[in-house]
Amino acid sequence: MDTTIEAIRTFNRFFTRHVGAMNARFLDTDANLAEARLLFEIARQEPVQASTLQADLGIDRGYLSRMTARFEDRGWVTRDHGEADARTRPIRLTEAGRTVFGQMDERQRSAVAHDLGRLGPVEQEDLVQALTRAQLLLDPDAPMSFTIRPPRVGEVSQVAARQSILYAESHGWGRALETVEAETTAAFLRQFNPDREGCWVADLAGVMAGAVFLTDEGGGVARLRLLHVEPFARRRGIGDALVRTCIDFAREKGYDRITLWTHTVLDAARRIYTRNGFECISTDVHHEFGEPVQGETWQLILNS
Amino acid sequence: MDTTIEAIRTFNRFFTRHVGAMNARFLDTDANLAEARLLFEIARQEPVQASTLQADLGIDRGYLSRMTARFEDRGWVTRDHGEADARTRPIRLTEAGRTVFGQMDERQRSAVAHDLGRLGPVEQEDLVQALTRAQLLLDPDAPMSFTIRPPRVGEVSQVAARQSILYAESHGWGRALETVEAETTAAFLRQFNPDREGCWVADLAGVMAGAVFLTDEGGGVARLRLLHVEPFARRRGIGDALVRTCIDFAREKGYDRITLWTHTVLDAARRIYTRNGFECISTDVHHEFGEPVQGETWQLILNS
DNA sequence: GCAATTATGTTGACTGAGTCAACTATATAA
DNA sequence: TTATATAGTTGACTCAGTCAACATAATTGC
Repeated sequence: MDTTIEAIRTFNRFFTRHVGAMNARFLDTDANLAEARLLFEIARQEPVQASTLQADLGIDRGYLSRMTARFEDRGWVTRDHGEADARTRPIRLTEAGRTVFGQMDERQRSAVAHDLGRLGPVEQEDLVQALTRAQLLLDPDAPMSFTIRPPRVGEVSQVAARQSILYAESHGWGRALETVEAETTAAFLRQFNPDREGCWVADLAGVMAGAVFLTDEGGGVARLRLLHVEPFARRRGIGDALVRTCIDFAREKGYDRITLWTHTVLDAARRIYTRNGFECISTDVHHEFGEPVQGETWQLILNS
Repeated sequence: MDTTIEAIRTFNRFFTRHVGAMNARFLDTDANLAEARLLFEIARQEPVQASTLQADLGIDRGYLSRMTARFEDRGWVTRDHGEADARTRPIRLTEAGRTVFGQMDERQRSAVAHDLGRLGPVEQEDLVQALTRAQLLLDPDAPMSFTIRPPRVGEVSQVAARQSILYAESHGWGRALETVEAETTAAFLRQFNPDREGCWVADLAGVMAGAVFLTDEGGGVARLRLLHVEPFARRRGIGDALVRTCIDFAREKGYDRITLWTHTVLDAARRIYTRNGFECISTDVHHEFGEPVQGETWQLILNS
């Protein structure tokens, strides 16, 4: 805990300086930081009223009013009077304002690009991943949308790694589970039949937020395996989307049914299966992972 | 590239607000943000001269002088006169200053702790990983030290994932390499003999910065495998430290020699092997990864 | 060895960022 | 219809932060 706090404080200090240096580079005499942020926010939300900006940027009402007035003087924005509510003064960019914003935006982009120039492609990707994950962890409700896509190179093994970590923590399964995960994903990679099988990754703003595998068990049976959703991506319907992708694929390929095996303790997963039409057909006890654990077999009949 | 820049700008905006909110929470009437940062920096570096602080914090000389004078008035610091250089005025904390700093530090810690409270253990760990990686990527010379340790749960598979990504990018080896990596690590986990084999991870401020495996080939021969160093951790001697760990282990266990197989294109790795006494004893061409690649077998005789 | 230059820190004078409270005007609730 | 809340504006103020001039000490070049 202490080292965790220390690491975060170190980063906070570092990043404060880093952002400060970058801002100094892109700002010029046209506008200061507060004005740049304001102009950016107006451009993003226009038409927008002052109270919204005030809340979003966390600045004083009076200060905001004056800045906006200054923008109006410079011919960057207009303030008319609200129709529904005559107290409000919806702010809009003028053409001149749009131009100024465009220039600022471009300078800021190139300041960031300059920073990135030093990094190779993998490192750039790593950086985006790291920052996006951090943001999702710090602000779970960040408005980011996800897509379902095939795995990129390395992501199948990453699933093994992440599942091991997540379940080692929550349920105390250690090396034994890690070994099984590694073998399962390795076998999938080796034996993968693209016509009948699939792996799908939920991509949340570029980072792997969850994944699922569907393998061919023969006899018209598909098996859904290794479903997981990252903690930082919960409550976004990613589990459901992954399971639905499997079901659609299995249906399209003409499977008769999908089976899956899960642990009884994994409540969230079980709810997803129930929501998507699966039914628990048997329970059994495994001893692979040290302590005995109760497992369940579920299935979904695909009467297409 | 464009989405990369956009992702980073989004994070910058987010984090600026986040830090702002947190600072507002821990600051009180005793001191403002600049003063808190200054006091922190003095506490960290004392005795320290003004010019150092000025460079580190990036603030104006005059402003700094005045703040320091204010600190002296409040009895937080003393300024004597430098011995070697009489122009300088080394700044030191007084007991009172140390107390004030301690309180501020504690409030800041608890502000961070409050933020972390929402997160589970895995998420906290993920957050530290993400932030530390980001920092290392943005500031490759960040003064952080590494240690060599056994892998944590999930890290063996993570090695497979990272190697696949790194080499897919740099040398165009895709799924084929990924499959081999996954199988190799899975087999290691299954057959691991702790008395004769090992996996070591380089831990740079808590994140995996590289790894290496040593397996028993029988007949007094150990094989060094899967050496890699993360791009964000280069130029810190991590590769050498990992290889040396292998050699020490092999020597201790009474192996006669260590062999390894590597690609001819992997220059950095080859230099590490050379530096640590390995010699290339044969070359051969493999066809596993699509295009033919030239490989080399190296060995180190352990005459203990 | 001395003048010119450079570095460290202080001080005066100033700007403008940001705050606070009072105020107008409109909308909503009782 | 009156009381209360909300949107935005304005006056008055503070103090964070900047800039240039200055005193003093060290370093460099001849």
